[in-house]
Amino acid sequence: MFSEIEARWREYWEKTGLYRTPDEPKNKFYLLEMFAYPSGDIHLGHFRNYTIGDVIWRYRKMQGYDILHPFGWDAFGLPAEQAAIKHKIPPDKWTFSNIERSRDTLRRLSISYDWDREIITASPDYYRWTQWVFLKLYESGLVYRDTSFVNWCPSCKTVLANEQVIAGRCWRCDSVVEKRRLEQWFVRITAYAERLLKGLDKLKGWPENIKTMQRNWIGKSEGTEIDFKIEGTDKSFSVFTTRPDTIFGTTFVTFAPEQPLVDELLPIMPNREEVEKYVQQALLKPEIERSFEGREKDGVFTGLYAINPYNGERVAIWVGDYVLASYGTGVVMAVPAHDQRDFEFAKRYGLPIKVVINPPGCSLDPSTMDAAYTEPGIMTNSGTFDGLPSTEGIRRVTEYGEERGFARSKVTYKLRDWLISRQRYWGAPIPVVHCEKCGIVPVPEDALPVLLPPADKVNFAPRGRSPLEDLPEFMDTTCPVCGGAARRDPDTMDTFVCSSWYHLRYTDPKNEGEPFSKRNVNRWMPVDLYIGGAEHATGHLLYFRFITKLLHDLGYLDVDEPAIALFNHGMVLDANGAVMSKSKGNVVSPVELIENYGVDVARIGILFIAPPERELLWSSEGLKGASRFLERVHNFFCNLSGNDEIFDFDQLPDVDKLRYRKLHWAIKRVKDDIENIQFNTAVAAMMEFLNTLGPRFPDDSSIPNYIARRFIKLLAPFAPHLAEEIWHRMGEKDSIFLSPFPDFDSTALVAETVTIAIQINGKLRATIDLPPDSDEEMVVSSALELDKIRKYVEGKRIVKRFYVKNKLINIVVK
RNA sequence: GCCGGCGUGGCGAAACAGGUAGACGCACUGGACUCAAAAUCCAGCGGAUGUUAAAUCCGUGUCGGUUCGACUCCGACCGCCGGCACCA
Repeated sequence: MFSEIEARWREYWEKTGLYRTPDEPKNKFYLLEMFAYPSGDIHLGHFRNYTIGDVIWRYRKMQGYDILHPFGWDAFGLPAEQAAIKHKIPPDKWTFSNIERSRDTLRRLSISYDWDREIITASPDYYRWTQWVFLKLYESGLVYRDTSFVNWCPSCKTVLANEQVIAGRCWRCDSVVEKRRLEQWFVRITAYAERLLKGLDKLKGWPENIKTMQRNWIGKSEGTEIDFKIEGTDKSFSVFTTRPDTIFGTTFVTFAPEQPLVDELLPIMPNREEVEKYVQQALLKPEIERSFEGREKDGVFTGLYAINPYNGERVAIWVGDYVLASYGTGVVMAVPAHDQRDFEFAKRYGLPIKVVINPPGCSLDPSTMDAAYTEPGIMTNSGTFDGLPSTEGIRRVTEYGEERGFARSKVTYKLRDWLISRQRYWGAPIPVVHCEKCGIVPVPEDALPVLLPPADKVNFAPRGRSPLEDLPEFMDTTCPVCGGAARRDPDTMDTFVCSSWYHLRYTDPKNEGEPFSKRNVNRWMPVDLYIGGAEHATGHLLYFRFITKLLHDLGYLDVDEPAIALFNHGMVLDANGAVMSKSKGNVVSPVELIENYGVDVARIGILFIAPPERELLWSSEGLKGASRFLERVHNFFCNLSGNDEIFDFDQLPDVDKLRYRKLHWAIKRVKDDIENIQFNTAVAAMMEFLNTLGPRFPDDSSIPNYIARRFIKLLAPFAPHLAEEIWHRMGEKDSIFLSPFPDFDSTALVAETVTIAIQINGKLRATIDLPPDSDEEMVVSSALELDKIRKYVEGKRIVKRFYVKNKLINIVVK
């Protein structure tokens, strides 16, 4: 029944350019939903996400905002290559046909995107500027090549960033991630660690849990770095510790197997062979196995000793794979008495345990300890520091070492640099060339884009190196500096680079001379509301903030945080709470919903079933309610016509006074709920209002048009097609979204009577209707007139009374 | 283990600056309309006791506490979900 209505208005809105972004915004609002990876078609999770955004757009539009509401496609990525391998479809064909299909679906859903601003990260006019972002990073000294142990997915046959390793497994295919020593491109996001951390405090509109996740991910830790000399050599190393107060308890030090010094020291190690064997073995173990907590810690003694600079003691140097190479210095001072990991290690290998912190009022005996004592206490066995509280010792020990030049305060972060190269075809090529004479040379800006070669010559079968490497027509080039023969970089960029700046491109999507003009970017940025899933908390949302800060620092835009407010919608699961996936066969397509029920019903259904931030167990049962509601709305209002009645409230008949009040009460609730993104209760408020009108629109009303026009506007953000239809049947010529959202009459919210609860000793015994703001005496005396109240009070003494105006009275009797 | 979040009818959920628990909807039950069904409309719908009534008692994961009054605040615990996970 609604399909004809929906088609009419969908076309009308597109034809009249309702969604077009104003060129000169006066009252700007940048509304952004995370763009989509085009894998097949839009699914129910997308539908929920984009419907939430669409409600906001329609509401803000009716409030007169000038809105930028763009959409695009995160179009590079591995699945396109997998499709190429599996189905012999080229990645570009696969991707672009998915985009066609998904865009078509979004249009059928009438989501209010300005399609003139669509961007596709896999198109050369976009990735040209992704390469430009790379060059800016390069020029800023934030890109470097490094040979180190990196995350390697054996199934995708490519390296991964830390953020793409979920509990030791690949984010895409769930394979256990391995370590490989490779030369790769890194972006120094760690240079922005402090600012990324501090910036979170400004983001008042971000959910606390996302900010906490980012804080933990950045993992700032303040401590001390202490230098140790290696006995019998001129070499030294540093350790990082947050507990310098325990330095006198150091009985050995442990190196991570990957620590570069281990290799260097091998030739002089008395236990060289054992160490070599151990290191080799450790490197073979996947991270997930090594990092399993509770696993017995193992290691090997090198035969070398280091000198504790604080007391000159010799401490054994061990290598152990419980030490992380990539955190701190890759070496720890082991204080078994006061660190649980060191304690376990010492117990296993019979290493000495020396107590240097005693709990207040008692002293520990190493021989009877069955766990490390990690709490603060009083320093002991620590030379001149004895008797000092350990919390103060932290500062004093550091100062002592600083004065003597072998220690310093140090801040360490868990955040690692961002590994951005990928050994894949379907991504933005890294714009550098390797020249034998000149080394690494960035491609000049005016030579961008470095285009991907056509897919027809490419062998996509993963072989652990980029497919581009085997294409001489791509690889062979000339050096931009010396003009001699050179080779291109065969790797492509992590797709998170593409999505780290797309919000900026939307402000100026067709600019051919620059990624975006200053004028346009500053006109729209920052994003006023960013909507998406929480799964991007420590990936995309971190890169997105980082690149915005970088481009701000380089003067390309004014703001240094991309989005002032963030909303995370919940996931859509099936009725049993399982994730919808093709392999489980439980996927519900929005297309099937709109074909069976219509867009408006599907929207109301998905918005009403659960609050937007919560996860949603999908069941089409709930759609019946939505469908009945909209049909009632249609039947109520489809035959009304005409303009607002002019009336004097006091002259209205009582029934209409009541309807007037209820209407304004509904307006207030819907308005408040939209602003708080609580669409489920907004829909409930509209249903409730409709219920108060009765089974059909009351024919005794003297203000039918007044009611109808306002109610329809309340409904418009939620069921736009139906609202537009009724609006036009009421004789309007322009879109309902060009008309203002109704304001509520606050005087109408004051009811003629209020229901007051009467409690005796805190238990509800009766209710009574009284005029609003009645005083306490009046309420009590009216209450005592009631038989059911009198029976509780008779023969007793009223000890106390608590009166909450217009709500309740509690009479305490004894 | 640490950090978040959440536990409310048969189901999805409302209400929390402490103040009538269960709005709104689904399902269900009864009734009206109908030859009948569907649709629609009306009524009921947390549990227990109860002469189907009146009424009373119990109820927001569990156990305690604060309070005239607790789903809401505090303490301990149990369960589920998400994030981090040997970070020195």
